[in-house]
Amino acid sequence: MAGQKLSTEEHILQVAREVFMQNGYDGTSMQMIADRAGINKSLLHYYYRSKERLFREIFAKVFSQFIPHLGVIFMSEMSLEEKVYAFADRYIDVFLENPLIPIFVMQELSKNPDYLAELIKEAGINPGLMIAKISQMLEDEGIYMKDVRHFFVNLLGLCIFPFAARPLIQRMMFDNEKEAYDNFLLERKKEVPQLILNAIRKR
Amino acid sequence: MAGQKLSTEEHILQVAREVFMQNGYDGTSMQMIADRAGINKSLLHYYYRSKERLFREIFAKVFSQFIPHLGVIFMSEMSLEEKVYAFADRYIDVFLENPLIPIFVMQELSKNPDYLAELIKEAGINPGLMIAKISQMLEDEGIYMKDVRHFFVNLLGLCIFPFAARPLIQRMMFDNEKEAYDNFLLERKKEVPQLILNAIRKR
DNA sequence: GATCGGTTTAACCAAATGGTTAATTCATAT
DNA sequence: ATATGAATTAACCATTTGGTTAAACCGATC
Repeated sequence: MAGQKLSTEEHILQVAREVFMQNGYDGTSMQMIADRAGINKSLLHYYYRSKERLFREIFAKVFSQFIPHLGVIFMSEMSLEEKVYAFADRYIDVFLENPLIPIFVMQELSKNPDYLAELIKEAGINPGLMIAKISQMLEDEGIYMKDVRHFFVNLLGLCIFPFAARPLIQRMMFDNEKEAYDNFLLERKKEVPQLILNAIRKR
Repeated sequence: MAGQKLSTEEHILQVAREVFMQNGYDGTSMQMIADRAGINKSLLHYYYRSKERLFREIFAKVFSQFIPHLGVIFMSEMSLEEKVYAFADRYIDVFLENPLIPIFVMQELSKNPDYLAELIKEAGINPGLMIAKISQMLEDEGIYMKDVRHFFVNLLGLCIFPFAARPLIQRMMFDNEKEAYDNFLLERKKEVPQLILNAIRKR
C-alpha cells in the first residue's frame, strides 16, 4: 500500500491511528489493524504489548495534536483580539485536516476520564494560569465578566462543535454536501471571533 | 432491583438504554444488559430479535428526546429573542437530566450517519423551513447575516458542547467538581442567549 | 387437573476476541 | 557459510461474542 519508507513500527502506528479514530477503542479489533496494515496480528503484540498500550500511545499523540495550542496561544503576548482570531484559525485548521479528532477524543475521554489528568500536565498547559491571565486582560480593558470560563467554553464550543456534530448538521442543513460544509467551517474562522469579540466589547 | 411495576419488556429497554448510553454500541454486550437487568440473555432476543434492533429502538427514542424541540421552538410564533431563550432553557434542561445524550448521539451518528435521514423526518422537523423562517425574521428586524446557518450552529454549539466535552472541561477548569460545573451549565441558560442576541443586534 | 399461550431459562453453537508460544524468515556481522 | 539477533509468522489458547434451540415454567381457561 502506501507503506513508503516508514519503519514497520511507524506504519503500524499510522494505520492503527486511522482505525482507532474511525471506530473507537471498542469498535476496533487487533485483527482489523493487522489486516489494514498488511501484517500478522502477532506483530502488533511484538511492537506494542497490548491493545491498550497501542491505543494509549495513539491517543496521547492525538491529544497533543491540538491541546498544546491552547496554552501557546493564550499564554502568548498577543492582544485578546489577536488571541481569539489565532485560536479560531488554528483549531479550525487542525480539525479540517483531522476531522475525526473531536468525536474521537470526546468519546474515549468520556469512557476513561481519569486518564486525562496526566495528559494535561504532559501537554504543559496550566488552565488556572490561563484563566487568570485572560481574566486580567479583560479587567485591563474594563470589561466585566461574571465568570471568564464562559469565555473559554464559548470559544471552544463554537470552534469544535461543528466538527463533532458534523454528521448531523451537514445532513440537516447542507444537503449532506461535504464541500459546502467545509466552506462553511472555513467561514467560521472569522464568524466565531466576531461573535465572541462583539459580545465582549459592548454590554 | 428497581424493577417496580414495569413490564419486563419496558424494564429491559430502560436498562439497555443506560448501558448503551454509557458504553456505546460497540462497548456494550448483550450479556452486560442481561446481567444488569437480572434476566437471561435469551430473553433479550425474545423481545428484541437482535442487538441491532434493540439498539435502534433505543437510539430512536433518545434522539426524539431532544430533536423535536428544535422544530417546536423555532417554528413557533415567539419573537426571535424568546426563541433563543426558550431554546437554551429547554436544551440545557434536557441535557442536565440526560448528560450522556450528546456524546452518545454524536458517537453513534458518526459511525452510522446514513441512519440519520429517517430519524429527522420521523421527528417531523424540516430544517430548510426553519432556516427560511429565521432568515425572514432577521430580515424583518433589519439584521443582515451572511448565512443564517451560523446562527443555528452557534446556538447549538454553545448549548451542547459543554455537555459533550464535560470530562475535559470539568477537569481542566473546575477541579473536577461536579456541582460547580452543573451550576456553570445553569448559568449558561442566560449567558448563551445574551451572547447570541448581543452579537445579532449590533454590528 | 389438563391444556394452552406466553415467558423464562439452560445448553449449545460458530465465529471472533486479545493474547501467547514456538518456530521460521531474514539481514548482517563474522 | 554460518552464527546471531531481530523481525515475522502460523498455530494455538481460553474467553467472549451475538445468536439459536429446546425444554421448563407459569398463570389463565376449560
